[in-house]
Amino acid sequence: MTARSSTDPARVIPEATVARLPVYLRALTALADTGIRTCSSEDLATAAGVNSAKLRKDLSYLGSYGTRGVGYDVDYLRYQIAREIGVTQDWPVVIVGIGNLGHALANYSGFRSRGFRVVALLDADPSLSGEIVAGVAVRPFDELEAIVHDHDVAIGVIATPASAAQDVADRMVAIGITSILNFAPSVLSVPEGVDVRKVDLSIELQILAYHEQRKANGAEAAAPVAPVADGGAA
Amino acid sequence: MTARSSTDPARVIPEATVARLPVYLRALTALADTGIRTCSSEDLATAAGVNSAKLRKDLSYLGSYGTRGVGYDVDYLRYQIAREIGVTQDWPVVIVGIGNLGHALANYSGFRSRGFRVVALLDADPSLSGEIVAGVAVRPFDELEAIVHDHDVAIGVIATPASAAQDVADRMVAIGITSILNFAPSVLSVPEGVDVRKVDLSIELQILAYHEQRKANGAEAAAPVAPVADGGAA
DNA sequence: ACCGATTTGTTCTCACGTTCACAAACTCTT
DNA sequence: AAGAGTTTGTGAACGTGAGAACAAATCGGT
Repeated sequence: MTARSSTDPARVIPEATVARLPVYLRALTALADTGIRTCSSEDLATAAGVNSAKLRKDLSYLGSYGTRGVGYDVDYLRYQIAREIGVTQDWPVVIVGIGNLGHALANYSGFRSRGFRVVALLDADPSLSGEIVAGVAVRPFDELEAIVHDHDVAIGVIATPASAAQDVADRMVAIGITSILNFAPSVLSVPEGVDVRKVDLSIELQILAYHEQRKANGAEAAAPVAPVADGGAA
Repeated sequence: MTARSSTDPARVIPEATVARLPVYLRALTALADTGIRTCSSEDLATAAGVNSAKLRKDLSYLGSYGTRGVGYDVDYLRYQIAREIGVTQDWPVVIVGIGNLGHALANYSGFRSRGFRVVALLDADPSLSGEIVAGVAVRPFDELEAIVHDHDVAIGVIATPASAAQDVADRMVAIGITSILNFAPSVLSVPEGVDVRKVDLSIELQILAYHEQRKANGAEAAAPVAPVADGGAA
């Protein structure tokens, strides 16, 4: 018997699949909200914007939660995915850097509704201390250790300027935070065992610009006129 | 002679490479700012947080811009990457949805400094019209078409609630926008030829939560006490 | 002009992720 | 109870990406 139970920690879920589970979870919630109790892999795949074979394979890593000939029970599958991701429990989170982006993050309702609780907002600028953002008071960065210790925080969000990001990360790691979501446009170096995910607004736009430029160039090249001069002449 | 010149539109750059080019660009800019004129692939790879072999392979897709035995000229390589991505030109951008996140995006200096110019802020809520955010007036959503036409906008940013996102996207596509950066937590369906990139804050946190949970479970399983009760009993 | 040191560009191999295709398993009708 | 129709779960083929390793090219010293 080599079947892996869903509580077997040795069972490995591919990273690409993990990244899609939250999408499935959201799609299932949307289906449940419209009163749908059962759905096929095709239905769910459409709602999640993926191929149904990929969806089935992804779900198969979690276990066998569907019924052949029928499909998936929406609520049951939703619970299983939520449990797998870990959003059935509450995750305390600290946000460091309360500028424009920090404000937006603190106010973002999508966190709270998915099991993430913002327990503190921190900023190095003392003039911000005491300000209330989304019902939480901004506190000095120095209080990070006490807060992380008190609330058993494992996840930190960095929304500072790039220049401060590494220092903040170092401090977080030293205090015991093991997962960091980094919005600052800088490469963080952290020790083994600490997970970092990066969200970089301008990189996303640059990727779009690249493809946009290619579309334009392609159209240009396809047009019968104006062969593009090579840079060599300039 | 099958060599592909850098202006050959048929030359294909892998998507994974495209996504890293902006990181290299940023790292090069940082190096240039510290007065460094030349760097090896090892130096740049370290600054960008990647493996040097991967970096060299990525750069090789653009052309042969290094010198063996020496390395890369920082300014020259920076220009070549910027040109490849398309950030040597100016990209007009519209932002739709001026809530907390829209404000943060409008104020984000990283856009402007990388060739993206916010030409308009739009919101369906008429009570926001006329408000000035980051030096740009908020205008009614209806003016999208005129603005896109006037400024030749190809890239749109959606920062609305999920419920409005698909409608906004449809409208953008109808008007001629071909690249969309979507911050709303919803799956957009768009026709062939339109690029969509998604930034989803809560998905990133959920991915971290998954790994965090696994770390905790692993530690628990390793500990000699407390076998985890299966959900079946609950 | 040659030799050793250095570093790029590229080839080869392996791992990962996606998609197809189908057998297994379930429901419903007769 | 059996067969037709569905739909899942998975094995196999394919494509893409990562990393190691090395040949080609350049520089500096003698």
